[in-house]
Amino acid sequence: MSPTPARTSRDAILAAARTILERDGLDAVTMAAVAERVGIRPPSLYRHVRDRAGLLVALVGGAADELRIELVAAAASIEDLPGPEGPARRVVAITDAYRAFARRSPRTAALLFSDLGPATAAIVEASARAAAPVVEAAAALAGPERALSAARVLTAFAHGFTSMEVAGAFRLGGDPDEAYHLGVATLVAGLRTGRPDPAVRASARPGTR
Amino acid sequence: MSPTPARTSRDAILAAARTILERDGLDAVTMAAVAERVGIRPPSLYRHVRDRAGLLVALVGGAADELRIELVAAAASIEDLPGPEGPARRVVAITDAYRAFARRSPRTAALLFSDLGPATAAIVEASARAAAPVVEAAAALAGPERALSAARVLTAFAHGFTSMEVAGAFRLGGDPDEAYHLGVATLVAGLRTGRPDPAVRASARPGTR
DNA sequence: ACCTGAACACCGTTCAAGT
DNA sequence: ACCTGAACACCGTTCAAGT
Repeated sequence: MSPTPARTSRDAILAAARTILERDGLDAVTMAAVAERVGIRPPSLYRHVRDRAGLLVALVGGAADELRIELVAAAASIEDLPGPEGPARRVVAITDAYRAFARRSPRTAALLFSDLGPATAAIVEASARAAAPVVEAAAALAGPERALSAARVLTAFAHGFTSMEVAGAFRLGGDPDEAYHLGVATLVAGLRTGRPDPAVRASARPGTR
Repeated sequence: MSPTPARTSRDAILAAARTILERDGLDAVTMAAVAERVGIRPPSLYRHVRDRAGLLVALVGGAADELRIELVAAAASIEDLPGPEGPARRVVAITDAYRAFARRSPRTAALLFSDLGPATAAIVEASARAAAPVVEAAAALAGPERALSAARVLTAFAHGFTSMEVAGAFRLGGDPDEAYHLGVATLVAGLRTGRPDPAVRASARPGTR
């Protein structure tokens, strides 16, 4: 007759799901596996999450918030400097933090920009929150006009690189670290100084002002 | 008594799967849906592919080969020029071709560097084949020593950008085309001229010579 | 108020049986 | 030689029933 207290929590469920995701992959994140890990039966999960897709979206959303905090911390760890030096270092710190996150939670990171079906919108929203510090740093680096484009370029590189890394795409030898820092340094230097080489720009396809 | 001729083919199966993938997403690529589309029953599929994972791997592998052909064609469409101008334009042509492919087959492109379980190795191999023209062009642009890193940087950017685009990550307004070409132009200009800014490089974490 | 067993539809896969 | 129906294990999900 007495109302029974909850035997688990939404947070515990999300944590369990994330552990399974990182350890065994997305297919292993079944309702049965998650339920067992938190000590309840599968049907009870539906009291805490709408369905499996909702669970995954919440998982990725939580990870995005966690990432945002780490990116903000990385940006804050760089002292302000006069001239363009500060923003450049800040961007490097942010991209390094992104990569650190992706290496710690590779499968979660791979889901940050993935098509998870109809519920994808919520993930995109969470990712946008996480991208805020990137846009801020990009604005300081490349100027307010190019801030959005610069942030997209930096995010695309960091995300693309780490997701390739996670998929095991770098097996031809060489040093992935070197490639990552080459990319970041090239982008930071180019986005800072302003216009890229006009000859190259001219060969981009027309109609893209 | 007479041996019955095959009612379908592996190619037809892969094409059917790809159509469903692009139209309705990965979850919709069920054995039942593919079988129905080629006019057989689900169990018969197992005569042509090992299992669902094998089907997906073959699908992505075929797409990677198709992509490779388009990248080679894009590279060949740029005439040789003396000096660094030729390689730069070639790299732009290749990255444009990659983006065109990703826009035509967004969900397939998203799978090119994805973790599809134990069979992922085959996908990575196919992607490596597709990356060959990129490495070649990167070598001409950045020199043989930095060819591999430069190719990784360019591929990471192109893949990361298009996968974000596919996921609908660019909703803050602005022009994605502009951002894409800004990224490509920045990378091409920076990778061509050689060393990125030393001050920025110095802030990369140590031990990555 | 929260959890569960039972049940349903669906999916991937196997295999003996059909032609 | 290729295809199929029947069957199995598993999965996501619902819901009436339990405490």
